Amino acid sequence: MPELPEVESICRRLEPLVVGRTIERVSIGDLRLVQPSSPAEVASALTGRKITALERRGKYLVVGFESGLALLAHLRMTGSFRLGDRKELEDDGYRRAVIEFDDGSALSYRDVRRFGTWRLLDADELEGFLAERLGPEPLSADFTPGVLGERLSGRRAPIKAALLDQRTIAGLGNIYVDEALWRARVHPARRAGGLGKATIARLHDGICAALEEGIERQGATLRDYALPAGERGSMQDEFRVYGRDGKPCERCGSAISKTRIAGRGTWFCPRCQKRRT
DNA sequence: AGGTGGACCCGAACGC
DNA sequence: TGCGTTCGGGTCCACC
Repeated sequence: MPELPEVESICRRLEPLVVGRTIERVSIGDLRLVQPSSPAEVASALTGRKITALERRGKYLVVGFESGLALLAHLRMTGSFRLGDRKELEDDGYRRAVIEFDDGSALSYRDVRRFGTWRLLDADELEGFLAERLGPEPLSADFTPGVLGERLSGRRAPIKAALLDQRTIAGLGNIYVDEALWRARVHPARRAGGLGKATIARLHDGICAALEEGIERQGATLRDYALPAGERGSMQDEFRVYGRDGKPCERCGSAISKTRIAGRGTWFCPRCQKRRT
């Protein structure tokens, strides 16, 4: 699933290849993708535009154009981009859209489950849209243990639920939350507001370390995630808990447990991550 | 207010 | 073998 490390990896690969290019043609074959806009509206708004920036905000990929217009792509679970020519993914029934550039190259968008979204925002709408939905960027310099503590204080939800909430911190999803909690030795069901200072410091480190390793490994490919040239990430080979129920914890040897918290499959080590509150 | 659970979608895994 | 059923995942939204 594309979470922060996956979207970051895509962004880093794509950025040097699309910035400076001008869009010649856009075809969108899925009404759902661009709701509440129509494919024709989005296509005509993008045609003739030059890409000036590409960045990641939380799990959003933000394509910036001259005049400040922005296209926010969210891949949800199964969305992916592929850079090639206009024939890329042509025989793939899950290709939902294609952006063709002035130099003959093209960016194809594939999404099996059709949960992904493209949203067009004007320059004056962008920051507000993101601010409503996203908390601090966990890999920015101003994400400190103190900031994490403030975001969690007073919250009664399980820590797992609080971390999945994008307004707490931007970019974590089911995989990296479980991995971060394992690193921090925190039980996923503990009350978010009940963590002590030392625990919050460990959690801060765990979040940063899990995300950084994910980026180094260029993301985790379980099924659909791929880089824009089609390669897989390798973070799935480094999972300490996610999907590993019954397998030994690499720290203590206990069998990893699986449970359900915040409506999500949740993996943890019952010995390293004791429930204290 | 803040937390929880269902809807959205569709392939895969599972059960009979 | 072949069918039907259940599950999962990120976000939004209705509900408590």
